[in-house]
Amino acid sequence: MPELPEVETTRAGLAPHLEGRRVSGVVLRRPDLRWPIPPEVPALLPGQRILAVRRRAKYLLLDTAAGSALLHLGMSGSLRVLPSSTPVREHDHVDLLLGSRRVLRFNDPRRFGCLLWQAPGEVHPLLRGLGPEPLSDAFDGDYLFARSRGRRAPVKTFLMDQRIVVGVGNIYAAEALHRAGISPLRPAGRVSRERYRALADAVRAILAHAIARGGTTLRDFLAPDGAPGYFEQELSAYGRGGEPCPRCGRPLRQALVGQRTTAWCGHCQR
DNA sequence: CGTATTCCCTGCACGC
DNA sequence: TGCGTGCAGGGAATAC
Repeated sequence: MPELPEVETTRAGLAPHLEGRRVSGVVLRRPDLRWPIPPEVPALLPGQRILAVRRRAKYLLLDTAAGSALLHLGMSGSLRVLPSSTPVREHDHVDLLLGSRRVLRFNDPRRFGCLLWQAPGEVHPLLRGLGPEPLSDAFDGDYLFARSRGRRAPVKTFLMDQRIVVGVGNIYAAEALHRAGISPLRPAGRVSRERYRALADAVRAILAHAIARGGTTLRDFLAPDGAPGYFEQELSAYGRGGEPCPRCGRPLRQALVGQRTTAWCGHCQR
């Protein structure tokens, strides 16, 4: 499932194939993704040169002079640059044709993803109000401390709120809290500045590490499939309820926090 | 405004 | 073997 590191990996993998290339056509096989694909995509994109491939939060932007294609992979989406002759498979919803030899193909079984349009000089409503990038200078413990004052929601819910910081989903929230020794249940407003510094450092370290590992799958980006393998092996808390805590050996607890399954160590995380 | 809940969708792991 | 059930996930929409 694409988390921020996978989206960043996708961006880095696509950029050399797309930047400078002209979109020669658009094929819509299933326009009803999470939202309908707006008419601007087939109307304005053909003939445009892709100037840059950018990422904001978990969104990808393909910039052209006429506007930007805005893509989200949802939780099951994938983007691949393939030879034009590649047979269409189930859930291949959209193709951006890149001349006669290559195609950018969007596959998304669950259709939680989207393909939208952002006019030049505008910021799409979905991108307004987003918090800072977790790997930028704007994100640190002092920032989290300031934003959390007076909040009673669990710190895990707070950390997963994209208005606070983008790109931290259920997996990385659980991992970062375990690493920082903070209980996911603790009200966000009752975490000290010092501990928020540890949490911000943990978020940053885990995401940077995952991106570095995702980078290893860049090479076979054109291959039929390259599922990133860093996931299961290196996780300390996520999905490990009942298993021993990697730090103290006591069994990890598991419960719903903000409607999300959450595992944590009742001893190491306070 | 902050918080809690529901829903979207499909594939897969279950248990019977 | 085949069926039904429940869960997973990001995040918008809705309801307080």
